[in-house]
Amino acid sequence: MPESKAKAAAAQDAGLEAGALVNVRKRQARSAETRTNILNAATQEFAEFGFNGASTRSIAKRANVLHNLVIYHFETKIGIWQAVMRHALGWYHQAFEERLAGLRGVDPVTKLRLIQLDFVRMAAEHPELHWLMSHEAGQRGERIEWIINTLLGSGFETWRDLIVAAQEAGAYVKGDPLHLHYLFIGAAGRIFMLSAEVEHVLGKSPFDPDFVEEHARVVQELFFRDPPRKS
Amino acid sequence: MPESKAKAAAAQDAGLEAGALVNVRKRQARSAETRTNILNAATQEFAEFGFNGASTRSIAKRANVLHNLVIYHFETKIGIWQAVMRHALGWYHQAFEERLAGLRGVDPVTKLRLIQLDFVRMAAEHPELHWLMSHEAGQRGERIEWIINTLLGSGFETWRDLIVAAQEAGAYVKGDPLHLHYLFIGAAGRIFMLSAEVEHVLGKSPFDPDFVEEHARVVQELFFRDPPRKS
DNA sequence: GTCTATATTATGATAGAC
DNA sequence: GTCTATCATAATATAGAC
Repeated sequence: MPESKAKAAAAQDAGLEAGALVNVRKRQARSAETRTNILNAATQEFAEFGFNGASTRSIAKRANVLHNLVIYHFETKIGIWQAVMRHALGWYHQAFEERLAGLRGVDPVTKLRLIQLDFVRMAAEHPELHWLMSHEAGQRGERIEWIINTLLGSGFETWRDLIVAAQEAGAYVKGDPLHLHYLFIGAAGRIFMLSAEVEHVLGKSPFDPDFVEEHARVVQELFFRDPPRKS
Repeated sequence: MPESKAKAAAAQDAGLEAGALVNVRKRQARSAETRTNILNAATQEFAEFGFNGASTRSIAKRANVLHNLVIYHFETKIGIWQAVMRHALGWYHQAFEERLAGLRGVDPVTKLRLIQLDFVRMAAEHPELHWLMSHEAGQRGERIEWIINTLLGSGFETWRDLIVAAQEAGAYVKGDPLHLHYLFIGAAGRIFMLSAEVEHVLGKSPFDPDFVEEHARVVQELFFRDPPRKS
C-alpha cells in the first residue's frame, strides 16, 4: 500500500465530524471507481499485449485517468498485473464453483457436459482470461511461478475427477484425463484467440452467438462418446 | 534498403581487383551471418513477447550484435517483424507443400492423417510459429491485415479439401471443415503454448518426444472416426 | 486522491568515423 | 558492415503541492 493511502485510512479510523465524513466517503467512492477503471483497463491491456507489451500509460489512457494514478493505486507495474490476475482468475474459479454447487447430485457425465458448455461460452465472452494465461504459461518465469504458487488451486482435480467418471461410464474419449482437459481447452478456446484470422478464413466472427453454440456442440462431439448399451 | 547497403552493392557491381573482391565476399558472408542471427533472435523475441513487448535492443542482445545493426539490416522495427513473418510462414508453407508433394496418389484419409501428424510434431518443434500468429491473430490491426494480404495463401483450401474428402469417406467427424480445422489447431497446438503450466499440472513436459507422439495419437482419436463397413 | 513536475532508464532511430 | 556517439521520445517510478 502506498503511504498516502495508508494515511487516508488512518484518518478515517479516527473520529471525524459528519461533514468531513461525507467528503471522505465521496473520495473513497471515487477512489474505488478509479481503481476499478484501472483494473479493467489493465486487464484488457495485459490480455492484448502481455506484461512487457503493456504500459502503465496505455492502461491509464484506456481508464481515462492520469498515468501516475496507476502506480499510486497499485504501487508497481507487477502490482497491477498481480491484481489483474487475482481478479480474473478469482472470478473464473468462483463462477465454476458456483456452477458446480448448483449441480450437486447431477450425474458426472451430465455435469461434465454442462460445465464444458459453460467453459466454451465463457471463452467466447471473456477471451481475456485465456490471453492473460497464455502470455505467461508458455515460458518458465517469475510470473508463471507466482500464478502457480498463489492462484492455481485445486481446480484441475475437479476436472480430472469428472473426466475419469465420464470415462468409466464409457461416455468420454479414453486417455490421460488432464491431458484430455488441455486438449479440450485448446479445441474450445483457441478459435476465439485467433478471431481476426478466423473471421477472414471462415467469413464470420467466432463470437457470433449462433456460432458459439454450434462450436460448443462440435467440441462435445469430439470428446463425448456413446456409452455402450446396457443389456 | 539502407543507403549504405545499396552503396556496397554498387561497389560490388563495379570491377574490383582480386584481393578486394575476396574482402568484399568475406564482408558479405559476415553480413549474411549477422542478418541470419538477427532474424533468428527476432523470431524468438517476437514469438515470446509479441510486437510491442519485443525491443530491437533485446533482439540485438540475443543475436550478440550491436543494437543499431538490427535497424541497419531491417530499416525499421516493423521491417524486422515482417522479415520474421515472411521467413517463418514461408518455411511452414514450404514444409507442407513438400510433404503433400511426396504424398501424391495417397488416398485423402491417409494423407490427412499424415499431415496432421506432421502438424503436431511441428507444433512441438516450432511453437514459435504458433506464438507469432497468436500475438497478431487475436485482434484486428495493421499487422494481421498485412499477414492476411501478403502471406496467407491458399493453404486453407488444401486442409478443407482433405477434410471434406475424409468426411465423405465417413472417416472424419462431421461439421464445417474449416471450423474443424481450427478445432484441430487448438487441440493439437495449445498444449505446447501452455508448456510451463502443463508441466506443473501434468508433471511432465509436453515437449517430451514420447508425449508428443501420444498427444498426436489422442488428437487423431478425437477427429477420426471408424468408417462404416462395406458390404 | 488527484494533479503537476521531474528523475531515470529504455526505446526506436540516425550520423559519422573507420 | 560495423562501431561509437547521440537524439528524441516513451517508459517506470517518485516528490510535493493542493
